[in-house]
Amino acid sequence: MLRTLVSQSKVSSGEFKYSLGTEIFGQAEPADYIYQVIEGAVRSHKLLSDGRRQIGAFHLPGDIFGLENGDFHRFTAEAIVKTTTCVVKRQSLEGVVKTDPAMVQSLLTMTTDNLQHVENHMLLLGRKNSQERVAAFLLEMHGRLAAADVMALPMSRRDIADYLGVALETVSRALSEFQRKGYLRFLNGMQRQIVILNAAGLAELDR
Amino acid sequence: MLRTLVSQSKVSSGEFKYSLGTEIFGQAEPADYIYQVIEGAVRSHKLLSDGRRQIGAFHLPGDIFGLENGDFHRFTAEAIVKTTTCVVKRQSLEGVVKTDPAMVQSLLTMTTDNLQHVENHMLLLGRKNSQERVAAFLLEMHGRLAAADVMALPMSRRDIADYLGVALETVSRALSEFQRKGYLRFLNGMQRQIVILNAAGLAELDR
DNA sequence: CGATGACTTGAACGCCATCAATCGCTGTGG
DNA sequence: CCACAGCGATTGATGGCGTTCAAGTCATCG
Repeated sequence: MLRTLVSQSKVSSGEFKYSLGTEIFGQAEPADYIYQVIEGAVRSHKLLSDGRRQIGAFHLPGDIFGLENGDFHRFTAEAIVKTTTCVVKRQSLEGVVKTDPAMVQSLLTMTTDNLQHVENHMLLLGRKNSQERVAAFLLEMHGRLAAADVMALPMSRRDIADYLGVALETVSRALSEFQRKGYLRFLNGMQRQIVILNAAGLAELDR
Repeated sequence: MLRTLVSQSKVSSGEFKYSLGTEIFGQAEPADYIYQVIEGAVRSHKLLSDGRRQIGAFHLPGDIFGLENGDFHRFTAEAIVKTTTCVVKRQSLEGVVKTDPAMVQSLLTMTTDNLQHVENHMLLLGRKNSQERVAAFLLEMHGRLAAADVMALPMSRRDIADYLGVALETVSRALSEFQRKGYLRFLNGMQRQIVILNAAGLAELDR
């Protein structure tokens, strides 16, 4: 979609590369650019003063992030792995927006998609138990990055934990339990290469 | 803001009244109308199959709700008390939206405000303990409906609990604790009439 | 090899949920 | 006017789920 924006509007754009763990932008920083993941993965998070962290979303290839309506970023974004992004100057969008209603429509759609995801995540964080959370996570990722039924998770157990609002040990225990139940298996001991064997079983846990 | 929309665009609109506990619209129903609270209060929630409930937002006078980009509502909305709403047919907006970029901008702003609230709530649900949650709730409501320093909460302890992702007893205990600490007091035994005595104390608990 | 970091697994604790009793206010009917 | 049912809220007791602390495993890399 950003590509569409870019091509439609001839806004100034470029590519940027980030290595593992690098900050792309920080919370409350001026939102001068918006981003699209070309390759790699990004996490967006908020922090409490004592370091507790809540990851709001993972951004995978194709996803747009850093799109704010206000002037400042509301999350900190970091590359989880070696990541390439497409970057668009925000200002260059603003002129276009004033004259092109279809463009604003696109922004609105993107924002609404965002909203929908976050609303569902709120239900998970407020009301689901740990197994349901991990099952929901697996199904989400399964839908988003399964290449030939093998998921190559870019994020650590800690990242998953901070996304799901639980301790990292809890994530680990749930995954082991799912393996015992035959819902999934790890690809020859690679702890981030997961094959889903029984999506229905996970879905039953989740709903 | 809806008023602005209405007056700007001469879209068809009307008023509706709902009594305590009535459903205004249900999740997954066609989103034919959008609403603004004139008087009263509304809660929006999602349900899990076994009845666990997560309230996503409380809508107070002036607030707009039920604004969807897709064709279906993503929450169920119910009147918490006797409530009057201003209603606008969604279709009548759509024509306007195509021609008037400022109008789409307004919708985008509203959606973004929504998003911001939900993002902050995600941090609360994922990472805050029970006292922090209740403190945050009190401060939010204090900012939104304090008339002369007295809050008249329209919602029950159960509603608050389902908003904060805790048990209703936990809400009750936290409020009692805050009272003991001198952070608040109840107006002559009215359990929903709260006076905040030490907002700074609550804020310290929250951050 | 030894060191480091990610992950798993075990044990114990603690926060909060659950269950249950009680209080207090409201409204209804005798 | 009082008795009583009904509902929301508070408070207490108990238990469980998930956190925390700690040890151990495994892969990677110097």
